[in-house]
Amino acid sequence: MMMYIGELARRVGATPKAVRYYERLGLLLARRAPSGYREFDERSVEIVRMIRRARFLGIPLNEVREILALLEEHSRPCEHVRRLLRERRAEVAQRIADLNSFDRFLAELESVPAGESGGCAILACVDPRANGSRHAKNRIRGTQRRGCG
Amino acid sequence: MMMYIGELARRVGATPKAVRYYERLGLLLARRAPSGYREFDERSVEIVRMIRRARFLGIPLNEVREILALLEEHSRPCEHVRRLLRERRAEVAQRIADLNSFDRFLAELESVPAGESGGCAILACVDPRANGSRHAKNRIRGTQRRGCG
DNA sequence: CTAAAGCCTGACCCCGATGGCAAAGTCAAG
DNA sequence: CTTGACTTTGCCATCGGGGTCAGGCTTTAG
Repeated sequence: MMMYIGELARRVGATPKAVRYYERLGLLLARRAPSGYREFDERSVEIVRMIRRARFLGIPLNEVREILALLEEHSRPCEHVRRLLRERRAEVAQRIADLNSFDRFLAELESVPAGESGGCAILACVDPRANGSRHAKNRIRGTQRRGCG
Repeated sequence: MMMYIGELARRVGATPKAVRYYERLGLLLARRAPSGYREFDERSVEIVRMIRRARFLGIPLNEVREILALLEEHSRPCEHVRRLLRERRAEVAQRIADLNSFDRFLAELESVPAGESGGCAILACVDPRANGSRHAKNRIRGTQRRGCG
């Protein structure tokens, strides 16, 4: 029934460090054994599993916290999650468009014939005053390291 | 012709601090006026503009540096650059494919009907360990959210 | 000349979501 | 008891800067 942090982490596919991080952010509560070890039950497993699922979908932890708060109120967070998913899809679509734009830019550079005199003909073309320097700031949060399929 | 850091930053839509950061990372060289002020020319503008474009698209600065380093070499970079560009394009294409796949995944989740009892039916459908965690590790760069396919 | 604005270096803290490492305490098995 | 695996806390690092401060220098406009 009770388990320590290592087993919890193993069961949900996380690391003990991540679990401690979730606890520190207040997403999770852990009792303590007399030794000081954190003790978790099945409910903790479910919570952390849900955190991982949300994270897998790209939902940041502060939004996960909102979802968990809704759960605590016995409300059903589905509509909330659904809205988050819609927003996420819009971001993904925007990002795809941006990448296509960048790909066209790279393709143009590729089609530049090699120069013969000193210097690089491609470099000379890196100027296009076209677009590109509008910064969309931090709107897009995609993957960070682990690609998923 | 020559400009100080503020004008450069303004022209490319960056901040002086970011430009100093690029210089510190070796992406950019700046001459110094007798006063100590950094002096930039049109080529610097082009370089920083390209950095911003790449950053906007989620390419990390150390990879931008690889590209720029080759561009800066006046030796005979064209073939090198061309190969690098092909690799970039392949990665961009892969990233686009990943995002499209992720988008389809999100679309499927959107069609999940709302559950009635406690919990979220949508999140219940997600298994982060199923196919997502085969770690592509360093492949995906870009923004901070985690995408999946 | 003065004042404002811009620039210099360097430093420190902040964000997300961990990873890595270290010293020290605990648990379970042989 | 010993060993080794596990856990604790805590600090430093990542990436791409943003924000702010300090103290001092330069440039430019009035």
